[in-house]
Amino acid sequence: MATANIKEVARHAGVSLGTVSNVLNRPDTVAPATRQRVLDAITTLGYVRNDSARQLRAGHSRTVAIVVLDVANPFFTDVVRGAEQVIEGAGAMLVVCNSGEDSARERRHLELLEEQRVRGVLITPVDHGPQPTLDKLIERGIPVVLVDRGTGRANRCSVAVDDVLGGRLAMDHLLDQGHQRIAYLGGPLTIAQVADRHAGAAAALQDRGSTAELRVAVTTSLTVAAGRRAAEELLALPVRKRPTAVFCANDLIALGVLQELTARGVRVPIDVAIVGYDDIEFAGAAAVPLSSVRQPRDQLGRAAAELLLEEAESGDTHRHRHVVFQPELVVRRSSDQPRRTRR
Amino acid sequence: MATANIKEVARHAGVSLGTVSNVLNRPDTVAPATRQRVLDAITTLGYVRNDSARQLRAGHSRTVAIVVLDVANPFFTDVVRGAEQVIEGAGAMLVVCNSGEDSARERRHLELLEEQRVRGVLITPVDHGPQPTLDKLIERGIPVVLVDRGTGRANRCSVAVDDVLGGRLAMDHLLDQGHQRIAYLGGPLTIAQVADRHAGAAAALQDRGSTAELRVAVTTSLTVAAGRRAAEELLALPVRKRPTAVFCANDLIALGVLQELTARGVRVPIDVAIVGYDDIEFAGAAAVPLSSVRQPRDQLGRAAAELLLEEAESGDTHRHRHVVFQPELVVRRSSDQPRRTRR
DNA sequence: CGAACTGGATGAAACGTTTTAGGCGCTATA
DNA sequence: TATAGCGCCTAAAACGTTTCATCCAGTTCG
Repeated sequence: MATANIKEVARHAGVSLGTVSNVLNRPDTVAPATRQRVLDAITTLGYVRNDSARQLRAGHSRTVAIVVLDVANPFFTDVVRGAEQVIEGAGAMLVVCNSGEDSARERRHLELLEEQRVRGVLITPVDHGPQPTLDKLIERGIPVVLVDRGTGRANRCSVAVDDVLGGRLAMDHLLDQGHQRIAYLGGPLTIAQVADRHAGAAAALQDRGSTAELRVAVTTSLTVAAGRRAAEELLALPVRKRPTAVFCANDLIALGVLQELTARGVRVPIDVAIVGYDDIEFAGAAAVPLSSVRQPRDQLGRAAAELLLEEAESGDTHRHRHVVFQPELVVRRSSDQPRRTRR
Repeated sequence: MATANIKEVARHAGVSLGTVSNVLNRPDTVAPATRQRVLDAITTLGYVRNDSARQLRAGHSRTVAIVVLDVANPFFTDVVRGAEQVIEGAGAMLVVCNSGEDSARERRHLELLEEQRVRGVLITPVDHGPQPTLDKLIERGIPVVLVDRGTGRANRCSVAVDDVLGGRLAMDHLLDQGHQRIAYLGGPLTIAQVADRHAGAAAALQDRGSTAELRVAVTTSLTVAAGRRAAEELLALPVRKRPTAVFCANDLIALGVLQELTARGVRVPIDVAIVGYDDIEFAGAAAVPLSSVRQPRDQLGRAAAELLLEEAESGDTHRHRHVVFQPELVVRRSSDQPRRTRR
């Protein structure tokens, strides 16, 4: 019961404590006969390694953490699964932490992870301002890889999808369809992805010298409920001023908008076209199949995990890298309805 | 850089090592002046507690793990969020592990968690047979709470939703609508929820003495893709034999079925009615809003976490409890189309 | 005035590993 | 016959905490 330790195993097998450790860590350096005796002792005593002691000695743990904005968001769950493959393949363990888009919770998590001396951290930070807690991790030598964020930082690796390009793709498409009043829905704007996608949309407008209008409606979060509320606000506008197309910062918002519009008798895409972002699994299954900007989600997770492991192993010789993936627009029915342009 | 430890803090503050520990753990037992000196030393040195050492001494960690069947399944993400609230409220940390419905991965995770001497484990086991790895955890004194599974076991707590009742609700509804050929879609049947929901459906049939036929189509997993494949198989049947209603073991399968049927020109609910299970957020937003059996997901997570903490604290005096929640049928358009019964 | 407390601090032991320097008995080499 | 090398094993140090028994200097009390 009182959890057998390595010493008891040693006594039971009639060897020294160091030998048991060798059986565990370098089996080939110990003679087959003794090795077997030790292994038998291990099973009869039900010995299980104590990872705390191991870590204490090693100076760091074998777990890698990923801190996501929202565990319930299909975008992140796919990123997690991608990262998981790589991390578990390397014999380590991935733990998932949820910041819930709350920087206080994010900070608490990072502090805990620092206390645990984790092997590394994959994170999509809540804010894109300075990151004192994150910098502290890096100073302490814990590798950090930014996921889907912060291609600019010099002291850490990052993987990202070009969100500005994604915004452009969506906007170009809507302009091609002849829309003149377009709304961008998303928030909070402190989330970098939200800001970048908007920037791309605005850039597309500018590049074309288009006369179309791009209105921004800021939501409090990136959820279905937030999308529904945003749609309500749009519907409060007089029809003449109401946008004929909305570009949403993610698919959850887009689904919320779709739900609310449909419920209020507004036809999609005839009255209002919708383009989402992320192309989550449910996008194609929605009431009106949703156009969306697709990101290579699991590749994102995999690439992040690979960069992290590389940095964790190579140590000082490591050069930080920034991997950028290209998004791709998937047009479905929700935006497939050209307008006659009146100018 | 080389991570300051408690001893350096002590030296820097001109006190003994034990005093620093007291400042950290029992601040009120040390005189205000010294306390302040120590705190100053801590901040100037950038000292961060080493959790491995702490754990080693304490004998167990302050993290609780939850092992789910699928991180990407909205059912589990909601359970996780419920558990998170309680665990973090208690100052501990919740880590999420993904078994991916693979018992080998589940075992690997449990072994790792045992090595880490976690404070407790919330788990939805892949199989409902004997659980040697889980039993080993319990013998070692690590509390285990079964989530949504195994109300029968005497040596552990559990929380669950009455899946048999859920199956009954769905089936009764479909029978009320006059369906005579009904299919149950789900799998693998080794997953207890899948089996129980089926049992409930079968029981409803029997209790009514109905002549309706209940056919089972086993899927390989509980995902959208699996649902799509299952729908293909249904469509391969001649129309006269084809079920007029399908009851799916979860909403992901139901969404897959809906997608595939719609794509193949089969009308829902006119040609085929669908009832799902879980009532995930996307159920109401689907192409045809999905009827579904709703479970109190975050309550499930919260209750599980509370039972766990209770057991972890009260130790031997703890009596295992089994909390059962009642599910509830939400009827939407996907099954809202009565048949004229031909008998 | 001695005894009994008290608040505050100390020193050392213990937690369970991993690792490193070295020891011992052999065999192969010069 | 030294010597070097090798295979196998051991002993001890170190990792950074927490805790417990103790101690010390005041203070209060009889």
